[in-house]
Amino acid sequence: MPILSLHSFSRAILHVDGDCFFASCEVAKNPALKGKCVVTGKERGIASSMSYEAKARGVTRAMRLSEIRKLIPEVIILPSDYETYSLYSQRMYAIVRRYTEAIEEYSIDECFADLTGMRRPNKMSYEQMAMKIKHELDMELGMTFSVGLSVNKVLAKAASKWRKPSGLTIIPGYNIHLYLAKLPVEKVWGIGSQTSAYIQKLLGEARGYSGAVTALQFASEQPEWVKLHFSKPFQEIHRELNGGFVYPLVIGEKNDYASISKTRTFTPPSSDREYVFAQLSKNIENACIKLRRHSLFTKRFAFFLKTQEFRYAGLEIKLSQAISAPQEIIRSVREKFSQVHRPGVLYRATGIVLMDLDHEDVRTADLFGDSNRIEKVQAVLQAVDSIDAKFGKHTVFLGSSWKAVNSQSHRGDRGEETERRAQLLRGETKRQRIGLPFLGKIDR
DNA sequence: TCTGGGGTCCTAGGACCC
DNA sequence: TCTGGGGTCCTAGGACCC
Repeated sequence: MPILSLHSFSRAILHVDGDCFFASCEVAKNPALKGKCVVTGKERGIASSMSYEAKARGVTRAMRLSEIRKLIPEVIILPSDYETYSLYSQRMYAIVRRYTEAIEEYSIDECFADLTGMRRPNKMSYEQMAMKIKHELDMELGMTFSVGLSVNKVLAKAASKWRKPSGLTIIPGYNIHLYLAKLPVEKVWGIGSQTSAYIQKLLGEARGYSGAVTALQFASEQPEWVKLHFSKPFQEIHRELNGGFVYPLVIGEKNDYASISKTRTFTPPSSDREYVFAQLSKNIENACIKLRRHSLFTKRFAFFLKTQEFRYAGLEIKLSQAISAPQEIIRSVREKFSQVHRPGVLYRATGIVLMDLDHEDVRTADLFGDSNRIEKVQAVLQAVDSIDAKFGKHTVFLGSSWKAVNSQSHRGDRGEETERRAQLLRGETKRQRIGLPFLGKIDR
């Protein structure tokens, strides 16, 4: 099936992608870092983002920091600073919004914009808009962006990825096939390793293709054939590769969640029941902080333990009433914990997933005169949140998390004293921690 | 890449009901 | 109650993305 479109832009969809965004934000914030090997992710012990200088010297995503230090002794490793990144993110959205209100805030470093119909109001062509947006982003934010313009999201995404960093790629409808012919199918947004292996196998058998299958070869198959072999998401991708418009932009701020989860790996792995439970308890607390920040309540949640062999064991718990207090979750998890935890097994991580999230106003009224106590708990939690806001995250924590929180101060590859000195040099102060062991007493 | 953390959507299959 | 057919809801797990 030939890909042919008479129009250059049946729709004009723009995709904007910040180049190594976190590292670039750090450089924009502190220009003295310009031209240096900058890596973020210090608090995780692995690289989250790295400047192109660091990339050129062999740093890759998720590389261990100890390894990076060996590779580049003068490397600058910084902790992630999400407040700053989201500030730059907001400025990125604002610049694109000068040209259209139809913006999808896809992630902290990416957005889509629908420019369709904006040539007249903006008094310029789509190509000019893309150029001007890129220029303003680069100039005003002090970092570079890669920009793609095409007829839908899948192709706009392919376009922005085409040339990096600081690329501007425009794929009008009549040129789609030229790009897809040079694009390996696994590079298409939404086609991962499993599906590309499957496509490889199918097309190898049906068409006798050898070597890497291109996006064009997949796109050229008949829709009926695709329908026969693939699930809905891939039928949709197939249509977009052929220039169709399937995925509308999700306009506006992303605010609601279907689920909230917190997982943390701890080293070394442990079989100590109380310690593992404390890790889980800490995750539950953190998940609930996020829950409350968004004024949400949960009616269903699942906890799990991950063994040293990367096996998962977990349990789901359903509630009759939506809650947001960690103690209540911790209490019901404690009841079921021994059904999941096996003595002698080494665990490396714990996690909690909160589901069926509701907003406060949707919550059903409390009919059983429990409201007094619930209000008191709410008041305590509000106080906890404001203490955290003042003194830093997790200043206050539940007694059940003590073993986990306590172990944090022994972490790190440097001695405690050198770490403290380094913190003072960076102008940081050690957080004060206040345990509240009695917050967990709830009987219902 | 011996493997960090936070999300979303889709599908198949079972339970349950009429 | 042998049987049939259809609809809905829920759950587990897979796949993918940043």
